[in-house]
Amino acid sequence: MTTTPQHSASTTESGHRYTSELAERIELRWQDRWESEGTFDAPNPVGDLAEDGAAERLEGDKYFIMDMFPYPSGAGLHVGHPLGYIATDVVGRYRRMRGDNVLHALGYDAFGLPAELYAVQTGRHPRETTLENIANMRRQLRRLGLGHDPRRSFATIDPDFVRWTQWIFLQIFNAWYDEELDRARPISELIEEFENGARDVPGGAVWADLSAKERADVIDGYRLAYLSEAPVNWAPGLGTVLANEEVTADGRSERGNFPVFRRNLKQWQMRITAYADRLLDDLDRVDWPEPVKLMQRNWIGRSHGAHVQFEVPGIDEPIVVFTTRPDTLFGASYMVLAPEHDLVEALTTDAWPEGTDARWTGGAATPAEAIAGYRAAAAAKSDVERQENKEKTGVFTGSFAINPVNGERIPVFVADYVLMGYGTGAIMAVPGHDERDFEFAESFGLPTPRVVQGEGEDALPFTGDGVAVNSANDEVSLNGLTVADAKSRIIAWLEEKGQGEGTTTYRLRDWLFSRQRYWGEPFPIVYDENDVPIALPESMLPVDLPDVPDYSPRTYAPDDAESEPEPPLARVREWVEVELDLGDGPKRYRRETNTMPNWAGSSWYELRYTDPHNRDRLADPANEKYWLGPRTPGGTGGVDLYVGGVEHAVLHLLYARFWHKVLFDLGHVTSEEPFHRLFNQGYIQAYAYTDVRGTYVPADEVTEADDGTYWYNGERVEREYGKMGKSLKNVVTPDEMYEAYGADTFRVYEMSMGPLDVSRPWETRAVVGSQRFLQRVWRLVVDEETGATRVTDDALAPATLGVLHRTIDGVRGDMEELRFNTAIAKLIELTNHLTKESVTGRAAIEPLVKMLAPFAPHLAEELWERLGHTETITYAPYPEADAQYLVAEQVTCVVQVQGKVRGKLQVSPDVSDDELTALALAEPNVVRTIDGREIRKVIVRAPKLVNVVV
RNA sequence: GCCGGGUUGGCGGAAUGGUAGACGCGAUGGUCUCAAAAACCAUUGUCCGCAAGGGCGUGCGGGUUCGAAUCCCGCACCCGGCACCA
Repeated sequence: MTTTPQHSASTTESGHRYTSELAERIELRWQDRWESEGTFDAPNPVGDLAEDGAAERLEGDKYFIMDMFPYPSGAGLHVGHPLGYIATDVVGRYRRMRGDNVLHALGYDAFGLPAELYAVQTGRHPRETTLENIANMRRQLRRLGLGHDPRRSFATIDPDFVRWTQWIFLQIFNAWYDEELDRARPISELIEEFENGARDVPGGAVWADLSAKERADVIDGYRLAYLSEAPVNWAPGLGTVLANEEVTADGRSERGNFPVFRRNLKQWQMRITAYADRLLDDLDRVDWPEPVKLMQRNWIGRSHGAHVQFEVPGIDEPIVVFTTRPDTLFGASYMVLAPEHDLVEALTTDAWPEGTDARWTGGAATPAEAIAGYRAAAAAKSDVERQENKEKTGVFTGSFAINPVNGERIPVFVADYVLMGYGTGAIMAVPGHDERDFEFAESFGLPTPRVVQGEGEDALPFTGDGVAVNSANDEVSLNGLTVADAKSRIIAWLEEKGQGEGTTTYRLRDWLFSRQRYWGEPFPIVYDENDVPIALPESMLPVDLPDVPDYSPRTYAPDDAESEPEPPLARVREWVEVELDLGDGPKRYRRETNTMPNWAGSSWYELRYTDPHNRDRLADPANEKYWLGPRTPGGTGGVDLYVGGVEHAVLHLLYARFWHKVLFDLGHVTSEEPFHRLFNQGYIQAYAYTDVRGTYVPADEVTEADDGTYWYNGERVEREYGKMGKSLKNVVTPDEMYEAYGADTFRVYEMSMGPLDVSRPWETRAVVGSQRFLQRVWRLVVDEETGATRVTDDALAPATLGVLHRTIDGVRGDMEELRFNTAIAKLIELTNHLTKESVTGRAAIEPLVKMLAPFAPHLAEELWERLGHTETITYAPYPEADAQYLVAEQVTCVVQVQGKVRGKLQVSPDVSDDELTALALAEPNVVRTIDGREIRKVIVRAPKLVNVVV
């Protein structure tokens, strides 16, 4: 296989052929013109982007399209990157022709670790290299002819953008979640409620009696952004904590492959868990792919169940467990606490009780020794290591708890199959009806009573549906009840006895929001002499990053788990130590030295597109409402179409929804969701080839032999399929495509390769098909010999009218559904028809050019101009199908015998059933196939089908 | 292990209960040309047949239906997410 682009041999031919050179001249000319005329500028209702005379455009429909904005990598683009950008551009151009006011722009997600690491290597400031990368990317993308409003582009590192990212952080910091009203409210209202006694101070204290520090601590416990000591991923070799997504499955850092340890460190968290229910429930109100909704639902992981208290004689505090199966409470035969659970120490007895099973002791002489050993071993393991070994291990604490429903004494264990981070970190074990508990019980010789009986089932553990058995005490009986009924019965009983209550827990955890990095947004936070975090006033925003001597955090030996992170900013003393007047005179403060994670900017950027230059607000309410506000009663509002890869299904999309909802609660936006419709594009993949040593060889120099083997330099190589990447030596760049074919051909090819949501392999040699198509369209309008326009005002033949209007009808449907591959196929068919019939009538050519415009906009503009138009085709009305031409004069009717096609008839579309039956039964081949057999039934679906059953 | 998506010519794909393979690549033959490239025309699922026509065919096995790539049941394989979540 050769993937070297074929250069069109045009220099030797007349200058009127649509070659790559001509395409380039056309494309550059129109790109300049679009820019100078502001063709894609979208008017705003108010502010600096409002326009005189735009009232009409603002009154009609609006359409806000967004791409998941790119990270400006230094490597440049390959042909896979623009796929989504081309698709959204096609949609935007189509909507403009439909009369919508279209907002489409592209910003840059420019903070992040790669730029910082590059800065560490080169010593150059990441801002410098990042801005260079953005400039290079802008150049590559401009050459694609994307219809973006350039005035609305920004980068998340722009001080003006950072300012609002920090402003939003302050909004979140200064807000708390009111569970009763089920929305966030300003923290000032909480303080007011404490002051006037409308709300009880936690712990029963009197507000007025508390010191300033104590009050701050109480308030901080409510904030939606708060500091807490939390277990985080600490990579000493990198010198930074990492987000979960930056840690590989085997517990190492994605970058650098350093070991990662779980450490308790004081970090910023966002109280996203307060929004768990709304984030979950509002998924039903947005138009997203079902798999993405499901991933978010699973991630949030809401489960209904109960908290149940188990008393332990001699211990003040009961063990509280969470269970989703309170109906199996009578079957609880032991308990398990996570190794990190607070009560473990209190539960650990001095000596093994009389007759303790040898398997329970871990071979230790006393419970204290066994527990200490077990906890130490658990602590030394990473989460991943813990999960690797699925064999159940654990040790007995020496204590027994009392099962509240039957008073039975059940042993309490510590085992690492119970996780501290979920539920209460303690469980009641029901081995009869839980596979994990069953395994543990088997290893430790514990009883496995049955309390649920399924129909026709007799093996334990049984986790299916059934009715409760052996589940009664003097006061309550579950026997005979279904699982669901038994749950509500026992919860009612527990609540009555004060032994537990129905509850809901979530898998979702609060969002770790700080990083020990240089290249991120600084927090607008300082600490006073009591270490109380204090928000900087809006007037002090943005807090700029100081220049630092070294962009790298302090790094350690990769396995030095006990080392402490030291962010680069902490080393800039003159920046950290600052004197400010925050209302009570100039005082010394200490700045927060962590920075925000890469997700911050992308959590609200949809808002900034609507009002990108606003100095006073993150977006004027009128602009936000116009572009994002709900258009139907009860709607969520949000971006009309958001296109991007499925890899952001959970994190980015969840974070952005969370911030948007906080801003909604606080009255800053009218939309409840950031993205109303989401579409996941597929990826362009590529083949890569390795030689016998496993080294990648240049893919474009590999040839395929007739027997399907692959060869490079006379050596056999193996083919693999996957990503395009420098190290895989299989990168094809847009620049190569512009050079060899032009941007329009590249765009058409990418859109015609297959459905947008499916990944597919890149094949350079197939691009020529799209070029041939555009050349045929070109020839319909332009005489290649003379360059003259060939279009006439000739009337169209009936057959052409039919093809044309059926094409318009079909293409419109495809455009609405984003089926660009089939839309292009229909345009090719129309073009082939017009070519074959030598049609030159304007009435056929102009609709074709218009329908082509979203895909090949430069070519369409050029042809449109040659057809005599002086205005851009961008706002020319999209063709409409005339119903009278949609019905063909003759249709093909298929005649089947026993469901197999045996003949075809040309009939009028309004043929009657009887007529059609008669025609079908007279068809010679049908007669021969029936061969005199008795006709039992004739199914007629006039005018398309007749099926004869014999 | 659980959840989700997928499997159609040599290749990318089309068809969502009614002509399987639209459109494109590649391949083969032809026109033009001194020749080649480009362009254009024709053929191209597979097997049998001179042809007319017929058999087989949408991962595998079953079912529903006059009729199934499409709906249902079971299985295999590939891709993605989650993974001791109580």
